[in-house]
Amino acid sequence: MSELSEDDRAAVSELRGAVMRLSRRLRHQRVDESLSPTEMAVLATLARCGSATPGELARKEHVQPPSMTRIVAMLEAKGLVHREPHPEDRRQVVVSRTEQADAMLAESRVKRNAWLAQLAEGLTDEERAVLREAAPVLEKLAHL
Amino acid sequence: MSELSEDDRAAVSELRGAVMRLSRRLRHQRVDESLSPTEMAVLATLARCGSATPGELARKEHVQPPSMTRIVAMLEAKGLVHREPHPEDRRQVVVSRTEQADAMLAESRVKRNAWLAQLAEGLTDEERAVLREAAPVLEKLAHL
DNA sequence: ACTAGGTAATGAGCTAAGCTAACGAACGTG
DNA sequence: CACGTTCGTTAGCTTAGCTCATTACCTAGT
Repeated sequence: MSELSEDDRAAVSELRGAVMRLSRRLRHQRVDESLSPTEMAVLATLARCGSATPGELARKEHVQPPSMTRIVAMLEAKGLVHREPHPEDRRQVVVSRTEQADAMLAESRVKRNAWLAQLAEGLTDEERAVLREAAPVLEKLAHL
Repeated sequence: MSELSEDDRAAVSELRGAVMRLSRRLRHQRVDESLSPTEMAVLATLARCGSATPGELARKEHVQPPSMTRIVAMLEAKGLVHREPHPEDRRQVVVSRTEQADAMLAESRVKRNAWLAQLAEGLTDEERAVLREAAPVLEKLAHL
């Protein structure tokens, strides 16, 4: 809420570059071969929220509604998600995950941990502590 | 170095989601309309290093060489970069930025600061401090 | 009750930005 | 001096988002 320091500007500039590069690597080194990072993110959101409409998901993932329609269609085709009409508003659709999705999320968590263990070997304990603190802040930033 | 704690796993999982969403927003809310984030990043790298070959740039940006060829071609077409034969190895090409690129970088820094000021209003001083610390770590992570 | 306007999801078509495979020119080494 | 290697590039493909247009449905005003 106060003025940005010169350090802040430099840091966020660095942040910008790092986030772009890191996202490219994450996109490439995906944990589960058959699922795009965004599809994965949608499943994670559904794991947090239980169920949601495509519009809500689009807003949460910062994607346009038509894109979310495609993503949900993909997930449904893969049997990971399940669409049913909204009880009160028949325009809307309620998306929720299947048991297969839960199994997939659990399995993928195992794989991801293996990959993370390997990646985190290059960081010191202090650096990991920094990231642990930074994660929620980045989350907040992404939703601002 | 040491074993990953449960907190670490949760944090990096959160990190993954945040980085993906944030990168999407960065890609969209670009500071300079006519330049993609990656082109911007290449110019920034050239600002740090002075000049480099396409191969070096590709490695630094974690992009395949053909992609870098396209990016450099774009930048050259826009008059922001300038290719000349390597003095000793005639296979290689040396890429360096033009005065126009320097002007553009300066101008874009102003715009970016305005955008950042607005974005950072939603964060507390503590959160900004966390990000300031986290930026170099993410940079390191991106290059691991 | 009916119509006007707004909102949700979707369909169609486009674009951006990466990738791989294949190639030609230039280098260095047995 | 010929052979494999490295560098940049070309060609063509894929993915994952976007916009614009459409359809179905809800809601408020008359």
